[in-house]
Amino acid sequence: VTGVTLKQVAAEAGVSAATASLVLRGLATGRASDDVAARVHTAAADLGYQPNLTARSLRSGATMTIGLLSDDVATTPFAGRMLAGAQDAAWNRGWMVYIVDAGGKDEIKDRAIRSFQQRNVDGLVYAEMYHQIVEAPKPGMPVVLLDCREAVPTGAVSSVVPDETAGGYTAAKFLLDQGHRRIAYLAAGDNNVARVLRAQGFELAVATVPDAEALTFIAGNSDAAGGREAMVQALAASPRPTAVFCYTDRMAMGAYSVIAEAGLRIPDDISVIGFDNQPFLADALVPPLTSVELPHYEMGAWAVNKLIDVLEDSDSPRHEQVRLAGPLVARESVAPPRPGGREGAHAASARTRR
Amino acid sequence: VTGVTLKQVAAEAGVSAATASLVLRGLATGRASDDVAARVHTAAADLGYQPNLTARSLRSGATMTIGLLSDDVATTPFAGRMLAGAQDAAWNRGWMVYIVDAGGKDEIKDRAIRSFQQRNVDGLVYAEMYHQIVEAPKPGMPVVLLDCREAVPTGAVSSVVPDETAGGYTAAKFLLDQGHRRIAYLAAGDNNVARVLRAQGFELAVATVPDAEALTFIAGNSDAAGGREAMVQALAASPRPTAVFCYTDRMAMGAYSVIAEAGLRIPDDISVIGFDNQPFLADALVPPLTSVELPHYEMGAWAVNKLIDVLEDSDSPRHEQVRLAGPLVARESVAPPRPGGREGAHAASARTRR
DNA sequence: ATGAAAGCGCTAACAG
DNA sequence: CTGTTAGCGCTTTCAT
Repeated sequence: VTGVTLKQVAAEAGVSAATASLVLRGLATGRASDDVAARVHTAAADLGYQPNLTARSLRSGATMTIGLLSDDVATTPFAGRMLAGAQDAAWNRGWMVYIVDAGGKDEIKDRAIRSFQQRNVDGLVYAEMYHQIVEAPKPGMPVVLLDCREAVPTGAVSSVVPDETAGGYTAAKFLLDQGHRRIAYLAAGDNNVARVLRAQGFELAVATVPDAEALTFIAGNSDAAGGREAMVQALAASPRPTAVFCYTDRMAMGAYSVIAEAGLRIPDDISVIGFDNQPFLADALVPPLTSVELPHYEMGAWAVNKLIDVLEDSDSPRHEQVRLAGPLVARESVAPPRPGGREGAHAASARTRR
Repeated sequence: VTGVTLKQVAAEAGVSAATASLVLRGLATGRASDDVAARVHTAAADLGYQPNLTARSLRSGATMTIGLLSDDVATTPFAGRMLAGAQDAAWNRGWMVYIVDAGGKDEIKDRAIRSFQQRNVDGLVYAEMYHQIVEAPKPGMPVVLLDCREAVPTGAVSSVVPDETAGGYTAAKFLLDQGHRRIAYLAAGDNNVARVLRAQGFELAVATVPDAEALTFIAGNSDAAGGREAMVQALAASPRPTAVFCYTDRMAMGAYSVIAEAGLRIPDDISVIGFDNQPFLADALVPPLTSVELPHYEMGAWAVNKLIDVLEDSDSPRHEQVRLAGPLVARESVAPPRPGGREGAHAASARTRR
C-alpha cells in the first residue's frame, strides 16, 4: 500500500529488479558485489520499500499463511489461550493465521476449507475445544490436529493433546506428598476423554502408596452444582477424606461452599485441589485454589510450529503424536492433614440448606 | 490449490478468459448470451473451479482481509468474545481477519501495521482489551477502534465502546424496581473509565428515586479480595444496606463469602448484583449471580461490520462513535428486601476470620 | 456479445 | 557478477 515497488528500488539503485530482489532477500551470496548490494539497501531504505506479499505469493505459490479451523470456540473459556498460542507462534516466525470457527456445523467446515484453499493457505490446523477423538480433514495440504487426535493415527497428520493422565497423577501426587492418605475424587458423569484419563492418572498415583485410599464420588455435572452434589457425599464418608481432588475448578467452587456450610475450613480441615486453573476463578476463590493447568497456549503454539516445520522443511516428520503436560499451580487450598485427625463439625451436619 | 485455473474453465467452455471471469462474477449482464453463460457455469462446476484470491487481489488491489491489532489480549477473559465477534462478522461477509496481539509493546504494534500493509489488508481494527482512551494509529487505510476511543474524535475513525453508564444505571434500576432503597456500591480504587462511568450510571439511577440512598465502599482491588474488603465495610453500615452492586463479578464473589460468614443469606437477607456476567463464574456461584453483561461479541462484530461498510461503500460515514449497552442477566441473587427489615446476624459479627 | 492484450509486483530461469 | 525474459492467475480496458 505504500506504493513503492521493487522496480522503483532497482531503478533508484541502478540495477535490475532481479538483482534487487535477490539482494533484499539475502540470497545474493556470490552474486551482487558489495557495492551493488549497498546501493540496493540504501535505495530500499530511502524509498521506504516494503515487499508486496500478495505479488510474492502469486509468484512463489506460498503465502506464509495458515488456516485454523475450530470446531466450536464458544463452548470454553480456554479456547482463547489456545488461539493466542497459535497466533503468537505464527507471528514469531513471520506467518499469519486465518481463523474460522465452525460453531459445530459441518457445512461451515467445508466452506471454510474451500475458503482457505482459495486464499492459498499453506497448511491447516484443525482444533477442537476440548480433548477428543476425531477424523482428520483432508484438504490437500499438511494438517495438524489441535486438542484432538485420530482414533488410529493414519501416519499423515500430527496432533497435540493435553496429557490428562499426567494431570490427574500430578494432583494426586501433590496431595500424597503432603501426607494425605484418604483422598476423594469428585468426578462428573459426562463421559469424555478428559474425565476418564484424569481419573486413571489419579488412581495410578494413589496406587503408588500402599496405605493410601481413593474414594470416588460422581456428580451429574461438572459445574459448581455438581461439585456441591459430590462434596456432600464425600463429607458423609467415614472417616472423612482429608483431601479432595476435583475434576474441574468449577466443581471445586461448589465443594468450597459445601465445606464452608459444614463449618470446616480449607485447608486446615480439608485440602482441595482443582483442575483447569481457570483464570479469574481459581485465583479468586477464598482461599485461592491449587489447581492443575492444561497447557492450552503451548498446545496452540506447538500445533502451529509443527505445521510450519513441515511447511518450511518438507522432510520434517509429518506425523508426531504429542501429549503436553501442564503445571500444577500451588496456592493456599492444600496443607498437610491434621496430625490429630480432628473430626471438626461432623459429617451429618453437611447438609445443604437452600 | 485445486490447480484449476480460469483459463482452463474458459477453454472447456469454449470462450475467452475475460468472458468466463465476467460470467462467474455475475457481471455479464448484457454481455454473455444465456448459452455462453450456461456453458461457463457448467464448465466451472465440472472442473471444480475455485478462483485464486491471491491472483485476484494482486490485480484488483483489494484483499477482502482486515488486520486486527490488539493491545494486550492476555489480560482479560472477555477478549475472546470480542475477537470471536470480529471473526464471525468478517466470515459472514466473505472477509477474513489477521489478528496480531502486541502484548502491550509499541514496537510490535509498528511491526504489525507494516506486516498488515505488506499483506495488503484493506482496513484495520485497533482493539484494546478494556475500555480506554487512545490515540488512533494512522496506517494509511480506514481504521475502526474497538473497546477504545479517541479523546477528541478527529473525524477520521469510528469507534465502539461499551455503554458503562447504562450498565451501572441498569443494575441500580433493577434493584430499585425490586423495592430496594438502601443500596451499597462496592467499587475498586483503580482509576479507569469503566469504574467512573459505572458509578455515574449507578448514582444517576438512585437519584431518580426520592427516598433511595447510595452508599459507596471502595476497595483497593477489583478482585475477590477487594470484594471481601468492601463488603466487610458495607455490612458494618447501619442500617445495613439491603442490596449491593459490585463493580465486578469477582468482587461479588468475595462479597458472597463475607455474607456467608456473617450468617446472612442471598437473596433473602441481602441482594447482590455483579458486573461482567463472567462465564463460569456468575453462573457458577451459589446462588447464581445476577449480573450486567458487556456486549463484547457485539462490539467486535460492530467494529468489523463498520469497517467493511466503509471499505465496500466508500461514502459510508467514516466516523461514527458508538456505545453499545449490554443486557442484565437476571439470576437468583436478587429479591425484594424483607418487609420486616429483619437485622439477621448483626453487623458486628461480620469480621473475617482467616 | 465476445476476444485480445496488457499488466498488478514479484521471482526464477536463463543468458551473458 | 548482472540483466533480460517470462510468467504466477486474474481483471480490465479496448477493439471488434
